[in-house]
Amino acid sequence: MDTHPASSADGARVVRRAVSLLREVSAARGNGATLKVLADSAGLPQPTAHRLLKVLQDEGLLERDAASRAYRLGSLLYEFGLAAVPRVDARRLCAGTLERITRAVGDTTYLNSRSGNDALCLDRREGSFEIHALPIEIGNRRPLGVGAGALAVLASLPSAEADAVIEANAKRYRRHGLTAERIRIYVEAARARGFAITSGRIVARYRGVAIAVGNGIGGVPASLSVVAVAERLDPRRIEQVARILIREEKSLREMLSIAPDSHNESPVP
Amino acid sequence: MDTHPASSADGARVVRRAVSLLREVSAARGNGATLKVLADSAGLPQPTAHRLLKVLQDEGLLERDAASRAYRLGSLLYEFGLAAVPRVDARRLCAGTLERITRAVGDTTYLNSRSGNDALCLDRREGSFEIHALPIEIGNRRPLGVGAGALAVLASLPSAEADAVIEANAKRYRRHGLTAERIRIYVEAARARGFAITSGRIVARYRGVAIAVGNGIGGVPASLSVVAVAERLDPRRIEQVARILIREEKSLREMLSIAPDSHNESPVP
DNA sequence: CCTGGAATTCCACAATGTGAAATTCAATGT
DNA sequence: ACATTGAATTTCACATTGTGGAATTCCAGG
Repeated sequence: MDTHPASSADGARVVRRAVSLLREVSAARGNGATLKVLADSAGLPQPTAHRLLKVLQDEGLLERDAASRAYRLGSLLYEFGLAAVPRVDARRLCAGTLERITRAVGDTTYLNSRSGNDALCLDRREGSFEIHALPIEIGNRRPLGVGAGALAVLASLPSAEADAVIEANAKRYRRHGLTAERIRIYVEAARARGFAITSGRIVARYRGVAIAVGNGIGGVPASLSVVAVAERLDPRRIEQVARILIREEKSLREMLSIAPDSHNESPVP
Repeated sequence: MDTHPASSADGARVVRRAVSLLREVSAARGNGATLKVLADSAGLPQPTAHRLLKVLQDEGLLERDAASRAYRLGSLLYEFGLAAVPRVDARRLCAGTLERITRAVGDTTYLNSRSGNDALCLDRREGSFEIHALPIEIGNRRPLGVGAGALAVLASLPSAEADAVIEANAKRYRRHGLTAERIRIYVEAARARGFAITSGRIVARYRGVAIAVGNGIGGVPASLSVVAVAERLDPRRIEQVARILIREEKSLREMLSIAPDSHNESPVP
């Protein structure tokens, strides 16, 4: 009946489903995600999810906590990650920038990038001030738009694309007490302001300031952000932090436009 | 016909196949592997492999070099890798050891671990002497037994298990100009000697010395190895290097037995 | 222009994966 | 101790999904 299934949907449903489970597991914070949660966040019937998760576990892509029954990413994925050196290494390119921002503001700093409809935490520097209950770990994902860093990335996308992302993430926003509508408003605000801030209601008690990186790092949209307990980020301080971010983003952007991609094979004899 | 195919082979063939393709891609050196190669090293008919690879690429687990048509690990795997922090981080635990060995010998040093039937290069320190045509990169895999580091790991396994691995890898050894029989001899030699050395014929021009780490790191068999151009490793020098490795392995082993696993969640309020 | 090896597409067929329903298990409240 | 509830797991009859041999296209080298 419906002629247009989706995109290149040839013989591969299971694989797609399996990968989407991996994504869900990877999106789960802290101690992993339970079958139930994974099943319906991936939109799969429970038994199906169960079967697939079992295989993934058996293959080493996932591990399972004996006590909580929760799934987490497995060691094989870690190993693949070692081998999958990105053509342009955002982490390394931004290391200095992150360092400098952290020293300047004293709070925790993040490097985020876009991955599909998610924002991904690529790197982080802990500020001296931070209460050590850091909300976001390296490798964590959340829907684009949720949190300052993720919001800056979303706002940096071309309108049409941003809309598509928001559309696709609509359901997921609920879980964070948000709606697509609200996100659209935030995006507008961030665009108008030139940088993104969060109310401190998304991740309770915390507030963030973030700026998008030029037009991305190696073509991938990205952002730099600073997060602190809400009290530490009153309007005055937000301005200060924003100024620092703007400055650092500018010099990073210049650096990126000069830096040749981080070739591994240098043609030098 | 045969009633029970293999192990827990419930509804999952495709996923298993897909994963084994990922493994093959990850095993491929340098600039990736071509469809043909992947298809038959994974034991799949070409069209099937093609179809699966296409999906994996589409999902971001693989990338494809436009020119050479070769597949390589994709950015999503890198991202998963960031999130998949291992419960006990061998790389970090051995950083000091590796550093010290490299300073002491001046040649390139490797940390290897077992991953299934493969040896995996977990980390590496470049020695001052090294001609910069390093054969093995972080994340690379080769069959257990091929190369000094991989041989030490293999030799450290219980006999029965080592035999099983050798058996399973038999076909793959061919590609390195080796045979299961020869590997068995090497393993015996390594066990007798207490450390592993390679003839310099496996990776031409290079020779290696390696020692297994106690009974592994966090339960995973591992080894420390030193690789240099063959001329630099005459018998006398091999002895010197071995002595250093033995010493460092011992202190590493002691350190590991004290060090609590790197818990992330401390139960402190 | 041909030729051989690789990549890609086709498509008839059935094995593989599916998911509703039933069952077991574990935690929690009474 | 005994229900009660919600999650995890197993089962199984069914058809959708994935299969792979064969045919086709695409290139690179001669």
